[in-house]
Amino acid sequence: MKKKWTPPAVKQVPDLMEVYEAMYAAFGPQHWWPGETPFEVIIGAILTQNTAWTNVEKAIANLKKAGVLSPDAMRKLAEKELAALIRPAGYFNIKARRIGAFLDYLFGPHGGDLDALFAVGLKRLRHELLEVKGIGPETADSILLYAANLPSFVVDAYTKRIFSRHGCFGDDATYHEVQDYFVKRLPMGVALYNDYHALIVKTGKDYCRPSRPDCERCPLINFF
DNA sequence: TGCCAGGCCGGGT
DNA sequence: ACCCGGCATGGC
Repeated sequence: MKKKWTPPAVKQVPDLMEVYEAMYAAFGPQHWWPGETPFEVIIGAILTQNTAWTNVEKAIANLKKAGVLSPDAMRKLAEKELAALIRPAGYFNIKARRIGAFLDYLFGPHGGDLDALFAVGLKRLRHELLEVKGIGPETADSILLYAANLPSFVVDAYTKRIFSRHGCFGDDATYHEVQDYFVKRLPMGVALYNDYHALIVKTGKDYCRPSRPDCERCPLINFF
């Protein structure tokens, strides 16, 4: 029986804007997403599924070097060629298929035009993205927020881990339940959602890994 | 060295 | 409706 780490008791319900201020004070603005174009953001969102960003960077560099980091160029690639280029990101066969599925969607209803895609609007675009095989809720929300600049709050493993460890919701909370927790307690806004998620990831990477959490130095420790 | 990383899908109970 | 294995590379 492995010894389990138990979270500290909840002291109070946190004011999520104060939580934001604390993370911001500790780390400053994060300037996400680390990608130069909306298409690069979308590809990065698929490539980073359950994968370290450093590995995604290598794959993105390969795509840039090959001159295929655009919808038209990437669509001309065979799936095998694409898989070879994105190999460093891991799961390369499945991710090549997922990128292909997104491109089929982009060039189907929307003629390959990202601006036309984004003009569809938040609610309908989110629904359509979730229909694409390989795009789940986090990837969809990342595309909406960081590529389309639409106010869709992104939930990831760090978001669940940090806030469930502090008893804000159960560790079995669904994606939608966690998202709702934040949306209900924060003013809606692209800039705030953008930096909030990025700061959660930064906080999680530094202080809330699954093993060896470092709660003593975490800037959020006093809020719960 | 084993564990982990900015998930998601499909098949089995 | 859950539960779980599979997917895969690179860094610490």
